[in-house]
Amino acid sequence: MPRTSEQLEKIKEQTRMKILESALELFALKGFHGSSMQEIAKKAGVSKGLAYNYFNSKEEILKEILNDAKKAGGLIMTQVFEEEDNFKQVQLLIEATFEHIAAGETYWRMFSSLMLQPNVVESFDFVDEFGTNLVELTTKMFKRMGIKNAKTEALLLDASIDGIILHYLFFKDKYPLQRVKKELIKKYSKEELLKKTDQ
Amino acid sequence: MPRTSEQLEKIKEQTRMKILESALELFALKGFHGSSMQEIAKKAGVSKGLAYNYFNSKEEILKEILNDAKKAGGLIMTQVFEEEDNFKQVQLLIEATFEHIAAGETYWRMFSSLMLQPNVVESFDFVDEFGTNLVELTTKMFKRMGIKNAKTEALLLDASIDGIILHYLFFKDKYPLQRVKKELIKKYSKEELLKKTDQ
Amino acid sequence: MPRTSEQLEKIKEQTRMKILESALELFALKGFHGSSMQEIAKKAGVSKGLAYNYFNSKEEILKEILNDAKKAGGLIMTQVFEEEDNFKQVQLLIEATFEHIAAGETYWRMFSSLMLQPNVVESFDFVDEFGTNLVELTTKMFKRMGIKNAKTEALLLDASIDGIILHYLFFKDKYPLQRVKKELIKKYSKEELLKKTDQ
Amino acid sequence: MPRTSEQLEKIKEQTRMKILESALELFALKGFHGSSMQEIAKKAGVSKGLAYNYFNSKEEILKEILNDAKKAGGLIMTQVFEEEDNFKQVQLLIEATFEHIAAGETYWRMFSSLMLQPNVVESFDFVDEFGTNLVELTTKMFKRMGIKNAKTEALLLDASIDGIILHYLFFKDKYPLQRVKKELIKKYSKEELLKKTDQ
DNA sequence: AATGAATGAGAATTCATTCAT
DNA sequence: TATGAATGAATTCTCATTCAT
Repeated sequence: MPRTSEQLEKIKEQTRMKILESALELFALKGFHGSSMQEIAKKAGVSKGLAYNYFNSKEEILKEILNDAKKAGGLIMTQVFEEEDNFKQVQLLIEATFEHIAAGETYWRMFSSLMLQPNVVESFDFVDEFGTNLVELTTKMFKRMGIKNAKTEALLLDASIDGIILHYLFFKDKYPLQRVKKELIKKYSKEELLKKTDQ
Repeated sequence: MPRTSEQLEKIKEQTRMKILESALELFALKGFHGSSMQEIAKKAGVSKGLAYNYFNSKEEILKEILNDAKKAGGLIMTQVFEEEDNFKQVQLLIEATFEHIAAGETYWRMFSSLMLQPNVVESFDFVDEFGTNLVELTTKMFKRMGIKNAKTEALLLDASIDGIILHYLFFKDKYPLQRVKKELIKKYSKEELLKKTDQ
Repeated sequence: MPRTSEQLEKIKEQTRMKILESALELFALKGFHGSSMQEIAKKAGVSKGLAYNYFNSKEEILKEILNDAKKAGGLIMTQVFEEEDNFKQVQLLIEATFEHIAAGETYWRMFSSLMLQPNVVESFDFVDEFGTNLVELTTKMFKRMGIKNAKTEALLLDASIDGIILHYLFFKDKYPLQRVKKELIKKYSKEELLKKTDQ
Repeated sequence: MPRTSEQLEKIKEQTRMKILESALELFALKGFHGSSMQEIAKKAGVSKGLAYNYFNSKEEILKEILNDAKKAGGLIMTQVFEEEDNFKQVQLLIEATFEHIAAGETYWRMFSSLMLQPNVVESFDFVDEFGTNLVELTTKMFKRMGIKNAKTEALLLDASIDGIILHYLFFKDKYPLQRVKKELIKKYSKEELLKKTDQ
């Protein structure tokens, strides 16, 4: 009789996640081509062969990582934009983004590298799918607040956020993330934002 | 013979540069491990063997790229900090950085990836060498101006600059670099900066 | 319980045949090493594990195919040589062979390939076991008819038969098997054969 | 300075041929999938890596073998059909074919297997390209002679030739190739052929 | 009896590097 | 100085076979 237990499904999902996590970590630190399936499997505690039972190729592992993350990423933005008060929304956006990054630091490391090196894997197209969304949402937010030059302000805010994250990823513990975050939040407080409106 | 040997030197230097440039471009787009010596040599229009006459290994090519760039990088900062007027210095810093990046876009692409993926090449340590400098200089500048919380302000400015660059590298032609740059300069104009001083 | 176990035997035999047939088809079209147990099991509608319950190895599957076929092959020749009239026997031989091949086309495809590539599987020795038989039987037949040079004539007839089959296997529907067969039968009619006797 | 000597070209061609010959021999005896690049390279006395300098893949080696052979095959038929006397032409055809096969026995072994197992390598299409030619030419020859049913007679002759070759490849030294060949030639002598004409 | 997860050896292919010329 | 033939280790991926359930 075949193994029917629901446990089996659970174990399979666990193994799958183990492989994905190991791959992510290695991709993040050594790059896609710098990480071998051997290493990935070993780190995940499985055999090379088994890794190929779960994924058809190294590239597919990368795609799955990006897929899984996209799902997770969508949720956060939804939460932020549920907040009704525009000014609180800005605060929330900043807070949530930093929390999100702290939680998925490894992912952002890998993702940023891939965005920077568009040809690491032929025929992957993140750029258009991603990123533009956030700017658009921030712009709308600023427009509702009556801020002049909303688009540019949005670009600047988003760039600042990503710049801080970048520096954090560069310098890790040496970077005073909390302090800079607070400063940013202060800069985008209701009081400061109102100064940018038409009156 | 001096004439001949002089020309020879020139040609040698040209070949060296050709190899470095080809490598840089490939490293930037496909990553270090994603680019082969074959490709590098071909792109440079030389044979694999000749490339090895100029550099002992692929890793050495990378090191040379980083070295050459460090030299160039130093110069710019010197120019900026020769300016006596502190407020003009800020403007200059922003302007110069963006110009610098535009000129060496490929380099920054590669460099950022390497900073993000610290284990791409074992035993490379950029992080400490680089980056901290700029923040320190900016902090000093802000202190001289009497700005409160100079260090944090410096971190924020540098993060914003790098964030903008990052977005530019991500989105290239779709990114309104000039517009954002102008906005940033405005935000750090004498007028705005004075508001941040103790009075 | 006898009823149940009887049915069980039937099912077992059916599964066994399903696996053998699937393997045969794949071996015939893609070769022994070009066909995987995975494929064989899938085509047979069973799991890899079950296939290994029936056969100890891929090689054993091949051996079983050859075994089963040898049994079937023996029968035909027996029928042919039961015919008492020598001249009718020739006709029967030709007819039966072609029918046999048409029925087991896939098998012949695989078998011929194996004969041609004697090292596909180490330590298999078909050649001697097979083939010589038919020639010997045909030779005897011709001798009984009083045909001069019976052995050579036998070799030629058998070669012609196998050549036709070969071409049929090569060209399939494009090959006018029936027409060629009829011509061959005519060439080996009583009338023609008598011309080859000593008188 | 690069190696310019014509010798280099010679050596390259020799190495290329060495690899092709080794591959052919292995493909013939063990099949395409049964022969590894490792083995091929070793047999050719070169490293695996070098074999890949000469050919992009194992499949390409096979294609080159077939290509080279097609060129050689064309020549023979040309010679045969240069003969003006139709009856001599038949004799020549038989003689030439057997000589050709004896010379390239290994090749025919491999080629026949590939024809029999059409899916060994996806997307190869020998069948249509090859084989039909010979039949057409033989048919024309017979028509010029005024032989009734020329097409069928041609098919039969060609099948007989290929059948003899097949048996020779099966049984090698045990097969009395010369004797059977002579008998075939006798069967297609001018005298016998004339009996098949309308008069 | 039946499944398919798991393994590990081995296959195809790539690539940094060396070397004869 | 310049070439690219040559190597061998490492890499991606496959597959026969085993095994827990």
